[in-house]
Amino acid sequence: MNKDAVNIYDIARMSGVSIATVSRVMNGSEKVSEKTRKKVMDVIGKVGYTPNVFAQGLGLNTMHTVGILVPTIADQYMSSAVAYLETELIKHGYDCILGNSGFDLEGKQKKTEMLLSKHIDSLILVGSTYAGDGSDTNATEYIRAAAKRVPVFIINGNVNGENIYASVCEDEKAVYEAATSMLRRGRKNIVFLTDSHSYSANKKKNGYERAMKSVGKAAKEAKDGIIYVENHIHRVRDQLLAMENLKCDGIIASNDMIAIGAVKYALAKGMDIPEDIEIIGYNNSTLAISCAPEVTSIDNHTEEICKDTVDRIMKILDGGEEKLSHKISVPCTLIARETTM
Amino acid sequence: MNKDAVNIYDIARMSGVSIATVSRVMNGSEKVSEKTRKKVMDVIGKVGYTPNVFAQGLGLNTMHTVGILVPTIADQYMSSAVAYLETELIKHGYDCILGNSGFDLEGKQKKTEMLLSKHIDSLILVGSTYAGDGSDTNATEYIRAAAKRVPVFIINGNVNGENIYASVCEDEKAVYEAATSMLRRGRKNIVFLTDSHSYSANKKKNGYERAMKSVGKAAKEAKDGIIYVENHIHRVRDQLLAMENLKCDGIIASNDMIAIGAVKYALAKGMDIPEDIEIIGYNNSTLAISCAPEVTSIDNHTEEICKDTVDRIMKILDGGEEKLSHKISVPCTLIARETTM
DNA sequence: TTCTTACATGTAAGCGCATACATTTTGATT
DNA sequence: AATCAAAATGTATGCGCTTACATGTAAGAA
Repeated sequence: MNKDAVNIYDIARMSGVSIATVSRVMNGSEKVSEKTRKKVMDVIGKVGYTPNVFAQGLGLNTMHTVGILVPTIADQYMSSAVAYLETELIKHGYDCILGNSGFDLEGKQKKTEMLLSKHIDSLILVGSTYAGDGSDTNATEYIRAAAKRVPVFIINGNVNGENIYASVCEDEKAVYEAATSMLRRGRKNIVFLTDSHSYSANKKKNGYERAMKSVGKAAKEAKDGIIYVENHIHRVRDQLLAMENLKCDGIIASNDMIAIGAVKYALAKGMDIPEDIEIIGYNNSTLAISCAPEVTSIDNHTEEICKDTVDRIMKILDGGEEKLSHKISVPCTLIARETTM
Repeated sequence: MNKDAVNIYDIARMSGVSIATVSRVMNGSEKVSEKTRKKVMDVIGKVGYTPNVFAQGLGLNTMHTVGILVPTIADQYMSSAVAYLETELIKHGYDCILGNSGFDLEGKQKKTEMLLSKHIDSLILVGSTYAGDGSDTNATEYIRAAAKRVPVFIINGNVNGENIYASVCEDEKAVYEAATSMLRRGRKNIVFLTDSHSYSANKKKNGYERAMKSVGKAAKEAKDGIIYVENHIHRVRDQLLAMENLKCDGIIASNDMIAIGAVKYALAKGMDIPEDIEIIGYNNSTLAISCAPEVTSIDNHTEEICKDTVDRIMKILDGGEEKLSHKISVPCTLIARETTM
């Protein structure tokens, strides 16, 4: 099927040199006279030679490729993260190969294996679902196994281990502060909505609980303020509507989708936003401004985290034996809009 | 870096057979006795052998991989399409490698080259920006060049050529019908909002113009109803607000993002939706239901198109010499919500 | 001029696999 | 037991490239 017949031997013959020389000019080796380099480049320019990556890979065992694993690319947060990562990796001459793992462990393991089998130079896991609940269960064993082969980077996740590096958002703090500011504005009944038990979701929950306790709520009461929902606008709305004794004047959601479900709930209840109820989302995605009223949201600086992650990958891949810290934190920023006072 | 030292020779030695036999059991060849197959499989199970894809690829010149090119993965439509494609390709044993081309020609060419250099078995271009305006300009020359190497499939685009296959939505018809239904409901001034000159955008414009002409509007008047905007909620809103003599009671947008911009405009103007103004979006994405009021949108059956595309790819890749039609059309469906009566 | 060096280029080995072809084994048939 | 076809297995080659090492060459030193 593939007909790029022209190989290094063709170029060598056509330019009257050996394949070693061709290889040298292709790889920018400095041990080539300017004259022959030009000669070879001319031929290449004429016939359009591209090295066969398989052959290169076979020898070098690398393809200048990094694998990116996401639970699902059909998600605002994931797809924008992938876009940032890709942009950045390209700058450094690396291509990326994408894996959609789904949320179940088997899918994650399988896709990790798939990516590794492509001889990626590094693996990036996007999203905290890859970090389990932060404890070292066997649910993250496959990550540690992968790290035996290539450096593994986790965006907003936290898995300990040799050769594993994490970039995390300061979610706990962000939610704590968001909740605290609501409390300061006199809100009495704040609930926290989430669809997940992931590492990141847990941090957010902790932030919420800490804020609640800080104003004297009992531990149980704080915990009861956490409501688990599905990650779907209408189902969030319906679930809240179905809760007859739900009485709240403040909602913090673990993502914007859920926050919008909350907005729909408030609207259906005939409440005024933000007078009767304040709502804060998370991720500061396009969804947040697509809603009316536009949703106040916590920005977790995805672009910055992605750039930073790629920088760190390059530090390792470029052979730098310089020790990298295994975990860096990036603060979040609250973007105030119409759903808060 | 990569330490998967165990290769086919190791397995052969450990199981007391030749590498040819190991290769045969790996590839499920039937010319292996049950006894030796089991013997080899046992060893493999024990030491965990995975064939080196480079070596495989070098010989076979294929890696069971298809390339997917999108202008940007950070877009609802693109990312969901990629998700569908990936899911479907996996089922057939193909992995996918993603390229983010950006919207400029150079990026498209470069990324196409990158994907081809990875020895993909087929190339999928997602989105009509790859089809230019439908005319055969040199802006699509690189696609025809790629098609000389592998079969190229375009999702919602239209480029003619050997080895190029397209799946298109019936956008013209969908917009025509949407506009016509608005007209039937007595709307007098309908405008069409778009951010693009792509093949798909042009079809939509044509549908709009045809509908306008069908109720006696002059060609010029129909054309003047087309307003070019940026693909950004707030900028759409602001641009419309800035048009002092804009007087319309119906808006059709070429995607949901723009439609929501229109909603924001109407809201800012204090209009009642849908009484004073009807708005229809396109793609039926999550954005459409995240807005309040929820936006009526045209669903272009992305999932169906993607599945269908993969089916056709497989027909070709599985060596079927069966002739495929170079273009198939899929109808769209209007999903009525709160922005239409 | 002759020897030395540094630099430029060429030669050949191997990376791990699939597979055409060669060889051996099996088992059925006589 | 002898024969032969079919089935199972092995041998050896090539896929296109990088690179250590070998060889060649030109410039400078003696």
